[in-house]
Amino acid sequence: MQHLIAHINHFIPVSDGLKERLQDMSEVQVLPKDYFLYKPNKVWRNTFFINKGIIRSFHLKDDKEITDSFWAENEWITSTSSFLENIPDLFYIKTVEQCEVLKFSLKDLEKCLSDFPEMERFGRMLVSKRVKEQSERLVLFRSYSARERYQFFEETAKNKLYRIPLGMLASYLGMTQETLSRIRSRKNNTPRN
Amino acid sequence: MQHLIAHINHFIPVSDGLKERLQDMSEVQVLPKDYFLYKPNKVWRNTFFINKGIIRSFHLKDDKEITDSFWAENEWITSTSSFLENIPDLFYIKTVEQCEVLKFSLKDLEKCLSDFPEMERFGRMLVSKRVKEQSERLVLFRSYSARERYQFFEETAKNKLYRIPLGMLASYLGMTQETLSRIRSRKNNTPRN
DNA sequence: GGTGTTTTTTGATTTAAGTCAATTTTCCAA
DNA sequence: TTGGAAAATTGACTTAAATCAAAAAACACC
Repeated sequence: MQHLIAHINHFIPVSDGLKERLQDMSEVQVLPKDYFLYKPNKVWRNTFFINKGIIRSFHLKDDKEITDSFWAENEWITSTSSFLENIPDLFYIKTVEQCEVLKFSLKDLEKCLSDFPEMERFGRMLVSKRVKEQSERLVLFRSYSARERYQFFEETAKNKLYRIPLGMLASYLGMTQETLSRIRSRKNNTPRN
Repeated sequence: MQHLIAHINHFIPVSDGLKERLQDMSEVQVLPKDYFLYKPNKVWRNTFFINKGIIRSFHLKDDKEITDSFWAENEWITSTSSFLENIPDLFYIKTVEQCEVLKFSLKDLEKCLSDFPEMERFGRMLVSKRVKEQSERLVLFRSYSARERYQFFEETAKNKLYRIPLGMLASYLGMTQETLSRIRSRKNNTPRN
């Protein structure tokens, strides 16, 4: 719980009343490895804060799973589009390892938003953070090589780097797992400089 | 003006009061070709609705302009991140051709949001639309070829297709202009099927 | 603790797209 | 209307990353 408070506090001040409400609203759950939190075209009823573990979302292309994002400790799983519009999404959300999460029902969360207007601000900031990450990622894919994309991930997601199976990371970075493997063991790298 | 009303009406019902307010708030401007609406690190004071013309945003990489997005008739220029967070952005916004726009100051717009709460909903829907487009684009870059990306643009942005100089479109689609040129004149295409 | 399965690594080859360079076409402005 | 610059096309060549295939390593579970 203190993780969540610290997380929100990073964006907005958290009053005691809000703290209490968050406590009342949330439910701690332990999820096994490879557990689905969401499947396509379902109504999105809950949202999660991760205390421990890694979770990813992915979509299918030619029957292969293409990872869209990863979340780890102290991150909030926002289903961007359905959060904003309440339209079902097309992807899956699944645990990568065993996880401990805080579960919130969207219904409770909405009530919380109206009772504690400062939370509106928090919500907007979360979405905004996500939009920024997406733009960044878009630039990365348009103008950078496979190696550069990996290096960016290496620098910005140290906590996830070695906990994610190769294939999942490769699809997230937009390359095959063979390429990612070679990048890691710099074999195909004319040593620079 | 009726274009704007129709546009908003597509998302939420527009009352007469709101209609009037939008009229009062906005200012029609004609902008010449190659006119800057925004430069990096400025404070974003205005936002625009396009009556006529095409506008694009871009960033620089190795001194080359990489297009991030295009907007045309009946589209609203949302600076996603600074709209949400009021932090300066890193890109440029510039007209591609001569344009006629409706200009709104953010200050007025905010006041409008508080006087007409239904506009909040409209704002969220705009952001949400943008988030969706971005995710779509991200999938496109990760899992599709240059030709497929072009074809997607061809299908979804007919109104822009032949009004945008080759180089700008190429950078938007994440390829060189030579490649785009070859795709258009299917020279390198082993005719399929 | 071995045995089978999944994941990762490595190698050889192909291919899509980039680069560099030369024309050709288009667009203006004098 | 014409000459000069910018934009687009085309060609030859290179390269990054994909594909296909096999071997090695890591992991899971009787």
